[in-house]
Amino acid sequence: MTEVFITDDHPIVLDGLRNLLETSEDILPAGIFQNGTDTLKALKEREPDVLLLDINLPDINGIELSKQIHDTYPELKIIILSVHNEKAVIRSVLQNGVNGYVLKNSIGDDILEAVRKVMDGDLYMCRQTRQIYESEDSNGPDVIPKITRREREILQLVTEGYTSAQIADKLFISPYTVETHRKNLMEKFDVNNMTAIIRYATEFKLL
Amino acid sequence: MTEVFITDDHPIVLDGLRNLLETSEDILPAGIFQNGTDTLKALKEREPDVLLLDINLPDINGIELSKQIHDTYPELKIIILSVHNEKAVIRSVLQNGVNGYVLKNSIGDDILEAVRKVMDGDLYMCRQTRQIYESEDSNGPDVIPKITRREREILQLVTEGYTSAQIADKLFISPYTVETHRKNLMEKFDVNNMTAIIRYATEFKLL
DNA sequence: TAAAAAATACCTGAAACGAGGGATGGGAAT
DNA sequence: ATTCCCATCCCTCGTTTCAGGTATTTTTTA
Repeated sequence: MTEVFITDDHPIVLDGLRNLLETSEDILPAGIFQNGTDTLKALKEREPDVLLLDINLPDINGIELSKQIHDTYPELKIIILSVHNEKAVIRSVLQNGVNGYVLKNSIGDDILEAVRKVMDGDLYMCRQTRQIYESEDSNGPDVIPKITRREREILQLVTEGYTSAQIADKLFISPYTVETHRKNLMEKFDVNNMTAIIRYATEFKLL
Repeated sequence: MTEVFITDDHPIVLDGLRNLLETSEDILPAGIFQNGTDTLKALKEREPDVLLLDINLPDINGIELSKQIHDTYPELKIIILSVHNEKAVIRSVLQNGVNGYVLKNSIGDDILEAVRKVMDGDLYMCRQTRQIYESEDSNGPDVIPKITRREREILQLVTEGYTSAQIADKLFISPYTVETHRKNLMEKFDVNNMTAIIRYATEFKLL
């Protein structure tokens, strides 16, 4: 019997998933959580075989969380269940050691299959995820760039429409420093103006 | 018996909702759809009492769709069930004649109550929605600005990082014209640079 | 505690953007 | 038939951003 933890912030989704898993003979919903903190707490008590994890959680970003959990519990199979169909998101979580990625518009069977496949030691992606993952073309970063605390702060303020001078005032630093952070951000995102970054930052919920 | 149509692009959510409605004596899930087109088609055949509608649909934007449906079937009660917790989104759909707004992180009881309340002729909002709706402070537009086809096109290209000159080249128009569109966009969103717009446009999925 | 990463600051010149105008023609709706 | 909206184009000037560096001081992390 495969024991599964489920973490998603929408009660209706949790209901749907619990029902789904209960219909199968070999899979048991062993824990249901609505945020990252509760999930981490429960893992300290008891380690299931599989964790079905959403990315948009109220407290911790699911991408970070997947890395953290994988590092602490390397035996635990993690399957991401998310609406995020951006290549950078998919590649980022897979780099974090995740074992499966299923888009939320998938049917229930895909989720059951994902659980079984990762228990066999395979990497599972639903069809659409695989397509996106393999697509070479595309614009935008291949993975989500890692940005520092200060960079996130500057990005936040740029997104709110503040100029470098205004940001410098707010943070009590030199405008030159703000400019440097901007330049570093543009380099990390591989673009040549801030407008192009904001789209990704909002899309990836980096702010 | 209250007949309910449900439209949401996630099968798992649909399952959860169907189960939820079936637990109640007085509410009947009468139709389940994964996109706007199917919903419109079904409405031509048969009109339920209530439509539970998601905003993020693959084919038609739920905000537009709610307006269209309300105009055609004014008797039909529409309840929006969405992750969008932005004031501008809530106010926009309510202006479209929607009868209820429930956030997706609500519990099942909230949804059942929403159905019953709107059948009584009341406007229903879950607690969190009401809070956001009533919040006077806040930054950002109160409703989602209506932008023209051309403006959307320019906004799209700005978001992708193109300069005005590059956009002018692409669209075979004068850079002056591009500048004019930018200015009109900034006026509509009530901001003074494009960066501030992109955040909303991405958040509201205007692109 | 040594090395790496992050945050800070400075300089210059070119390119792009924003604020503030005015103006015209075409098409849709009333 | 006329008004309104949309898309188009033009001009100027000041501000802001971007690209190209270099360099020092804190923090973190290994």
